[in-house]
Amino acid sequence: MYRVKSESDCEMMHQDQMDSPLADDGGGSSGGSPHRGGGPPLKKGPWTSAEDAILVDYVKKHGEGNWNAVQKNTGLFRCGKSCRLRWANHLRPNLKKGAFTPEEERLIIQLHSKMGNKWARMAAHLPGRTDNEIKNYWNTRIKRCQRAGLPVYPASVINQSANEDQQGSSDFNCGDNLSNNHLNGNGLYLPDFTCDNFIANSEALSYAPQLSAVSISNLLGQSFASKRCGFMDQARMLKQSDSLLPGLSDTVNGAVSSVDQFSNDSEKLRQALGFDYLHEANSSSKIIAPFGGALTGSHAYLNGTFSASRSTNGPLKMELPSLQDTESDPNSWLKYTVAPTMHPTELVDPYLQSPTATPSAKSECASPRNSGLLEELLHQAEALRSGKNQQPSVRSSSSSVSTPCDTTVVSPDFDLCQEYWEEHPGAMLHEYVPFSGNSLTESTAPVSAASPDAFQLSKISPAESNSLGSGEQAMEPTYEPGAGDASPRPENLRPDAFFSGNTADSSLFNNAIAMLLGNDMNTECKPGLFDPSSWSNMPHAFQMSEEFK
DNA sequence: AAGACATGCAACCGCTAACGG
DNA sequence: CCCGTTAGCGGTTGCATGTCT
Repeated sequence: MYRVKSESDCEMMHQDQMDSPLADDGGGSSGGSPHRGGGPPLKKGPWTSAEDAILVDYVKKHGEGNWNAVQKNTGLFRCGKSCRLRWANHLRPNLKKGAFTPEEERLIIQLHSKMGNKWARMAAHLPGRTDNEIKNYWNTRIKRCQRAGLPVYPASVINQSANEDQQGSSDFNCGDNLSNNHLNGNGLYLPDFTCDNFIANSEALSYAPQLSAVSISNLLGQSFASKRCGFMDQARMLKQSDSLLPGLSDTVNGAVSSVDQFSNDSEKLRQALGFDYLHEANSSSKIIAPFGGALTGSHAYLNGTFSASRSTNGPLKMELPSLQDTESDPNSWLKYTVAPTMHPTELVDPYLQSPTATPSAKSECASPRNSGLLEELLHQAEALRSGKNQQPSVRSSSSSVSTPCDTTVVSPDFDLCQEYWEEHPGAMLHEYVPFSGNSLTESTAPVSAASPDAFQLSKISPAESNSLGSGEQAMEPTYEPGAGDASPRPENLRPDAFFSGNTADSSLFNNAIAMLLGNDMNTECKPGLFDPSSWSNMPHAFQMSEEFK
């Protein structure tokens, strides 16, 4: 680190600075490639007290701004960018130093639940704190939560957010920017469900668990979920491409036609899955997400700030997806994927805050130690570890009943997944993690849609659907499944739904998809969301679907 | 005590919006 | 409208330090 690069951002140094003793002091490396234009390289690395003094003195005299002038007017061999950062993060007055107070921590958590990774905006709410501090804090928190197997958002924050949002129904309006931010910033991939095809979505999605929990959606779904890249459109395209790739269209045809069966077949799915939580006594209030959670270790990746460049134990190319695309409408997805009693924030990530309760979770809820502050994470983790073995697994806890406390932190999903993890230590993380990928950042709305959260949604009766708030009702889908069109609205179908059972030759299909869609999606959709190479590296996408049969 | 490993933090990097000529 | 500059933001990196074995 602290390498010297050409530093295109920084201006060239003036010749009269060449002899400055500041140019080469301190611990940071200053040698290396010559700076653009032949001048001496600007210094990088840690600031020295001498440099700090110069910068402080300059700002006192000239005020903030015009940072490039700092270098020109002082002997400082730092680019303006570096000066600004140093001033903002360390030298400016009224900066708070030291650890965050519990109050600050709570505020950060709360702000992040609303803003996502908008560090600067969050910093504006924390006087004396810098965006960098907050960012580092959050990253640390993510890591700790990951290690501890705890959600990033404590129940208290979730509940508070829920209360706030209930008061402000505008958060649920389609196209609401705040809500976009809210979720996008979390790295949540929010599929592009439109308001008018909710029922179609739910019908289609209700089959999702039957399919690979990760499967194709991890690879394609991000793109397919987009309005601009409706999967069915792609499928049609594939069908039309028969001349190009004989055999492929058969696969697609079979897959597409199979979708039509989905709307009549949820019971079969339920039986196949062995999850009977769908028809719990008070199903409207119970969302159990046996696969909606994440595995141990996956969570950190779900929270938006993990490096996308670092390997995440899998071939998936992690990119910031369309979640930052304001054209996508997470709110509509939110609204219709949320069970009536759920708050959208609870869906940010079933692992972040599972709506599902477990005995331990309930006790956790009642515990004073549920603030989610960093110092408490260790305690929670310990509690979780110690209590894990006593908890009924999700497989046997399908009758768990949701309570107000169920906006809890500990999800049975975790247990289930962890059990699986322990049983299949060699399994690739992203293969079985619905919310795999950088969470939400990189991830997988379609996968989330595949989760029984969405599944559950499909089981919401009309009456239950009507129980949605008036704001939601205003967004009542106009699409009527019974109006002669039993097929789910094509553009919202999960791609893996099509491929679950008709992909005997996955390699052919992989290649075809990559060939046919890669370019197209690169041009029409967000670039980088689809990595054909990932596809071919994901044989388990097909294998998993077999497991659910 | 020493090496390995994990963690936190400061700084850098790339990108982009805003602005002015 | 285009282009260059500047400021700012969010993501990433790697050193310094702490902890573990």
